[in-house]
Amino acid sequence: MGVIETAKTRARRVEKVVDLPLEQPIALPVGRILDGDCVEAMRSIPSASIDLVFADPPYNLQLGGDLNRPDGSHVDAVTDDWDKFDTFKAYDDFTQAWLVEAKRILKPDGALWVIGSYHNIYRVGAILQDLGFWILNDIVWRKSNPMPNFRGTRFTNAHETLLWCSQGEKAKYHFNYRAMKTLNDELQMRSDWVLPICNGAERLKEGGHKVHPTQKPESLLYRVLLSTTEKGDVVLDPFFGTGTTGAVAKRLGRQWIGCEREGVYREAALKRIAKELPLDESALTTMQAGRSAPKVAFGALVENGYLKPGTELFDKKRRWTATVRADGSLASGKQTGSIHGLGKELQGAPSCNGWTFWHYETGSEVKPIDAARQLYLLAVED
Amino acid sequence: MGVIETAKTRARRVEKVVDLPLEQPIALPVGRILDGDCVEAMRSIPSASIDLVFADPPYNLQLGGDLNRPDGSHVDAVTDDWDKFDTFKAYDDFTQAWLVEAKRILKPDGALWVIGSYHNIYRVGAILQDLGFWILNDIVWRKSNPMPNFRGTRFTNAHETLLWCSQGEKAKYHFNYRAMKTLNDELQMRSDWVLPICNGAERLKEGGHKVHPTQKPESLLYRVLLSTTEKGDVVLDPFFGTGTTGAVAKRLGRQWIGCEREGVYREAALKRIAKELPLDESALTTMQAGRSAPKVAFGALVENGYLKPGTELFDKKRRWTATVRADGSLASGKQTGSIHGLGKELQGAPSCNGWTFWHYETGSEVKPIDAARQLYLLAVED
DNA sequence: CACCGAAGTGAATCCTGGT
DNA sequence: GACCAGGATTCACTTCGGT
Repeated sequence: MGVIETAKTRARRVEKVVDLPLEQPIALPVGRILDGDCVEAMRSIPSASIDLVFADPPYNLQLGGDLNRPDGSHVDAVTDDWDKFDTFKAYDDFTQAWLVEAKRILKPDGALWVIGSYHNIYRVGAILQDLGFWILNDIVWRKSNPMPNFRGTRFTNAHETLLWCSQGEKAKYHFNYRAMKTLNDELQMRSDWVLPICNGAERLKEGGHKVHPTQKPESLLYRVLLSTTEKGDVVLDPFFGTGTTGAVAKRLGRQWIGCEREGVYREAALKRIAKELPLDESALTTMQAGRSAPKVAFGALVENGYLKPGTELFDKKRRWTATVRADGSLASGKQTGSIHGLGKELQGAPSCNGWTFWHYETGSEVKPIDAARQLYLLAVED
Repeated sequence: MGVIETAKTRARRVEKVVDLPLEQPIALPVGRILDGDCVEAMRSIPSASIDLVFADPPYNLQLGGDLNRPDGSHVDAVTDDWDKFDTFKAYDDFTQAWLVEAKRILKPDGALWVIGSYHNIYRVGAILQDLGFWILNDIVWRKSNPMPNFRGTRFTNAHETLLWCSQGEKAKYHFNYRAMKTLNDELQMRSDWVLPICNGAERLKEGGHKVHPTQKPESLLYRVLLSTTEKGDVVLDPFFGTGTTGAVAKRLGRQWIGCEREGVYREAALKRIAKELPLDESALTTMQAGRSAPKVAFGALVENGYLKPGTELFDKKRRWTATVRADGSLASGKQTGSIHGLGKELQGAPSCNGWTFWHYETGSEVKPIDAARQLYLLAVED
């Protein structure tokens, strides 16, 4: 799983596609945002060179007139030209074009993620099946705080759909089952993910206005990348926008490539990603299959940024310390485990409540990690 | 577009249907299960005669399920080239065939529901859009007790998807907004429904084995029928199975028609539905009356003494005042208008809900005039 | 600084009937 | 079909200003 391709082997394969001198390996434009149309941009990428494509294409919302809230205020809708298509046929052609390129550049064991709403996801899903992609799961992002239906005419549109696909029915793919289970309170991660929409400090703004109308939450990308890529993998996002994929990829030690036509988005993305710090080695190590694992939804705190991977935890008297890892497990020297299990091990105690045992520093204060859980529960509890 | 909810429009719609038999008798096979292929069966149904189609089509093609092409020829996994293209092609043809008939038999303001999983729902969704159906919502049935993924190779497949569609972009449709809001603890019903799968006493069994492999829970149909049909409406289910649609329809005072080719299922369904008792008139009426708020003219409150002509109204911050006039209009200085219109004018807002904007004093309390409407509604219902 | 209330906002296919 | 007027409609969260 997750074998990283060497530049040498990549070059050998690429050479047949792109007519280049034998000795000159093609360098993937890793850590760069390619300008222009994503189909054109992807054509410059060698075949079978990408581990994961994550795509957030235009949804083709087909909105009508203005919409006001009951209090009379105006809803700031997606009116950008990039979301306008004349017909379903036009949208289908566009979709097929980028999916064909995505399929070509993916490694045989690579995977595709696409996110969409009911406006477009059925068309995308049918087309990618036609192209031979094999749907592994459809994932529902259940928004904890969606916009209501102001006119009372339909059900609140409270979710979006993600499709996770392999290259074909028999194709291999990567799935970090253990990390997902750890992240989900020792229960199998389900196909419905409850996550808040992107707002607050995470939302990129310029002069008080959102830079991109549809910025995705980092927690969503966090789960996507953690579940289906390995450290060092190359992730390409054909609709990079303000670079959520790049930011989370960098944080998680994945390599990234973006495609984006709009200069404003490109600039915002580069600035954003530059600020991002990769997690260190120990934080990135996730639970491997078969090991003991946390028994609580501590992972949700990590995923949602309440406690960052790499954070140092310690008991009240600072006799022991441990590091938070990306999947919500803890590491202390060579010992690893859940917040409860590791606390128990270190103390040689029959049991340990990790929530009250482990502390962290926030500002000048020292708090039990239970404080972070309380914050999280306040925000997410439904 | 077009949500229809008032008793007035409802009556008008029924009138037209009731008129039909006078000129051109139609005998809808209400309360019956039509034998044979559903496309053939639907051909016997008059055009524009059905209020709702609920469909739970098969999607087990790749597991060897049998299927006939629209022309009647049998798709054989052995003799046909059973590659993916053929599989999808055959399924698409089948899907298109039944959707075409469903569209024909639906009234102009009728609606379609389809349920499926990621194996088939993307194909179904794209095809129904191509046929002109307009997706109003996609609904996620989030299973509270799904089957785990035993091999740990993917996310637990914990949901199914329903599509709710009108006849077209401009078509009218029915949505019992109030009923759904009431059902959801006075919050808008969302597009994700958490419901348990069908098991226990509800699950039909014969000799210890389940009669149908994919029997849907009655709670699911309950919500579908309550949200998008009215009492007396005709609901057709082309893949009737063991008759969950019929059972719930009968209970809710809706008429039903089924199509089912398997004799075993037909028998089980008839037996099941026979046992079902319709809710009595008062239970049904009470349920609807409490949940669908009839439109109240502000004038009716004045007329009935709930607000006397001459009463001073004002907004919450008392920036504006207005006087109630005998005909239910308001006057503020030289400006006059309806409760909504005057509120809108004074604020210079694009719209205004007069019911919550205007307040009045009663005793020592200040209340929105909506409070008076509620009192009026309580009195009128009894 | 804490607390409280008001204001703002998010991928939204968001009204109906009569002239 | 365009236009107009009457009428009905919101949830969870963040930020900001006042006390």
